[in-house]
Amino acid sequence: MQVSDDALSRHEQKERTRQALLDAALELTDEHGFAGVSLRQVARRAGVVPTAFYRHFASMEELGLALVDQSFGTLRGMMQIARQDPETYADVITASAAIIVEQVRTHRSHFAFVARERFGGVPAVRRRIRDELRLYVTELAMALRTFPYLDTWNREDVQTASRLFVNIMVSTAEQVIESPDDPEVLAQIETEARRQMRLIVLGYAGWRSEPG
Amino acid sequence: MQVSDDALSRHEQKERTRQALLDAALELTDEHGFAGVSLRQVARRAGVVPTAFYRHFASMEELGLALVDQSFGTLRGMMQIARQDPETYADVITASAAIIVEQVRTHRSHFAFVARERFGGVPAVRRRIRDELRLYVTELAMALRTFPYLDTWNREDVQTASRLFVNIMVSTAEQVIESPDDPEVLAQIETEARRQMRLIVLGYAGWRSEPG
DNA sequence: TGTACATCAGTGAACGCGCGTTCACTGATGTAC
DNA sequence: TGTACATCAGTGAACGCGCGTTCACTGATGTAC
Repeated sequence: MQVSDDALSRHEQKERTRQALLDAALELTDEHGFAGVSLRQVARRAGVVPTAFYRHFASMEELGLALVDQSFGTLRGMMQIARQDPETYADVITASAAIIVEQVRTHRSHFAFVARERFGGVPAVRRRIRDELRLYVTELAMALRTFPYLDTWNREDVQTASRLFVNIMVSTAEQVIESPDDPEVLAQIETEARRQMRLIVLGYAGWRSEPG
Repeated sequence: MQVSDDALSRHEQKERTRQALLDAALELTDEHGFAGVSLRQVARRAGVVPTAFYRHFASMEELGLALVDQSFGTLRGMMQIARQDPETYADVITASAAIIVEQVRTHRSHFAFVARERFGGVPAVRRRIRDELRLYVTELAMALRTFPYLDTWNREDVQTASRLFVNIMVSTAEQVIESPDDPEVLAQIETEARRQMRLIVLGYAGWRSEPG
């Protein structure tokens, strides 16, 4: 450690470097995919010598798993925001679509990381993402069951609906990630997301009125 | 060239080696992601010296684009099979779900390549896949418009439906790819795909009966 | 508060390795006569 | 059909480079007294 701006404790400074490594890896993953990022590249961008990396992670794989955890923190934050927004209970579709597009826009790198590395080249990272996504679907299903209309559905139907919503969420995220940060394009993606969700809700209405 | 089993022309032998390189790259991509595969690994698995690679492709990127083209050949083959199967016109959902699961099972590596590299680390490959997928959605939309009931819908609605079907196709493919080749698991994935498609069709029915 | 020692985040040199790419080559296949 | 030459798919040595990992180190921060 050569410089400390102020009175940062050793612990604080270490945490700061750790986060710099994570941020550097996230940026580089955006450019080359996680499998294409080297330990030395990460260290270089974080402004640290390669060997310093080992003070924080045993390997790039371990850093990758930490990135998965951070990313799902953001995804859970999104669900939290939706649950706390009164709009959600008034018009769940419109509110959800807006929140998804806005959250993906502001946390683009985390969503991009999950979307990409879900099928990426590092097996351990891929596996962790799949496990977390499965958990996320179940958490969303539990949240959906608290809604006035949905609480009458059986467990399996809510789980299927939840899976479809997460699919739409992922594919919406993918579209936002691919697109330029242009209000008009984002508005169009949001409209499409609303359209898809409305279709599913209407589909369920039909499903429930006809047996099976 | 040191050995030729029989009377293969120089041209035939060259084509054979080219295909061996493509097959080797496809296998290795399954293991490490395309960005994580080296030219030397591909040559080694194809049973050829690294420098021979350049007789067939200028770079790994060029080979990657060739793999995209081969994979979309398989995807178009699937659409062709669906259109020629009378079952499709009797019960489009059941037939489609069965064809998708069967095709993904038998051409797993091509579907896996598209699913993975759609967000992979090689920009040129990623871009080509996205362009091809967009084209594929439009081709499917045109096919859908030939169906008795769907031919009354407007262009935009058919395009949205097509996008949703391709989403289901991709996510079904992803599930098959992730799963062991077990009849029971495949049957369950097929059921889920049918369920999702039925939901969309029912959703559209509701959509059309209510205005907007 | 001041001193003496322990801790430990970050350094820098060194290593062996697989990489992409170059180059001159070999020898079987193809072609012209 | 037979011969002489051209083509060109595949070879093998060599290169410089960035990689992950090891090791002994430095010197600021933290702690015990």
